[in-house]
Amino acid sequence: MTENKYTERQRESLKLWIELVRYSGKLEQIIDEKLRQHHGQNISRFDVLSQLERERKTGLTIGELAGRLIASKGNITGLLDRMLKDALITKTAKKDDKRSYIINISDKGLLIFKAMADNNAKWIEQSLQSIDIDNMKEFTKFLSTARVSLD
Amino acid sequence: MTENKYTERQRESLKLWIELVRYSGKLEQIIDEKLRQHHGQNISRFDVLSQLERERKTGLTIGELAGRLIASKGNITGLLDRMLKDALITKTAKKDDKRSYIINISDKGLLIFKAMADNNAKWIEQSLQSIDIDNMKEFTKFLSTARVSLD
DNA sequence: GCCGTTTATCTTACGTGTAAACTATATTTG
DNA sequence: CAAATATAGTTTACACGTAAGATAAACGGC
Repeated sequence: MTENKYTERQRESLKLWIELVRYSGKLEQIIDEKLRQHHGQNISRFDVLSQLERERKTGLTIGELAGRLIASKGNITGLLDRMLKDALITKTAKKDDKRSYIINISDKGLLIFKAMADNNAKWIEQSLQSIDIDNMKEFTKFLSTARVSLD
Repeated sequence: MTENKYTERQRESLKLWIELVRYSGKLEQIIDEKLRQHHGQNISRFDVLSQLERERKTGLTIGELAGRLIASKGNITGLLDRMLKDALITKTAKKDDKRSYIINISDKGLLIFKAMADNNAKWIEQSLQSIDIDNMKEFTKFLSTARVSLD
């Protein structure tokens, strides 16, 4: 009764893929909903703020930011506009290159980001509470090496 | 030099989460792009077709479909409209409930779906080629149990 | 310095996601 | 049975994703 259409390796690959998509999708949904409810922000904004916080002394140009987020440039314009309207970031013309802008996290953004990050750590921990810590380490390592070989 | 702000468990949870998001995001992007290039379809449509193919004898109502895709009802209307325009599916009024519609996969949709599924199996296999098959089985099991405890 | 090319960002058009309000039909309940 | 409520699907408004083309500034070769 074994399906013969695909090889065993293909079947196992598909199974892993499906579980991976389902699990990470569900996890993302949980975190996104929590961020919305508690902070009125979503994962994209959290991602932007976390990159900006890391470089809060110098800021980042829009292009640099786009590169780190693996998002397209066209999209980021609108996202930053909305975040600017909410005063989470600042946008200043770059002196030595008139095409460019420097994006910085604002004081308000920093405050919100820190609260989000702390809560996020708790929520993630809760969501992964069923997993043994050694399994976690093993799986993390596994994923990071697997990801490198995707390129 | 160890960061004291978060517990070890929190730090490991965050690491795993980040790797999970990055890896599955990248994988999804790869598959989505391949589906677009080779079949002019994307993952959402592939997902819809795969659910409809499974029930190709009876079809599914829009609500049932929405439930399986974990997508909101509002969104599915437009998606199905576009797929209907491309003749991948059919939509017929349900006899015993005038509010409902039955969605079926069309012959054309079935053909395209099968080609997509075959290619998808190959692409996934390729993407996961660096992973040992025993590790694959182990992680599949790990993910499916972890997912259950998310609810 | 001028001209063609590259770069940084924006704009536009569109597909897809959510939430909330709306319409039409079914069902439940007094 | 009539009124209240629930359900199926659509519509609307908006956030966010991509791709392609436009614009302005910077760069590089001559």
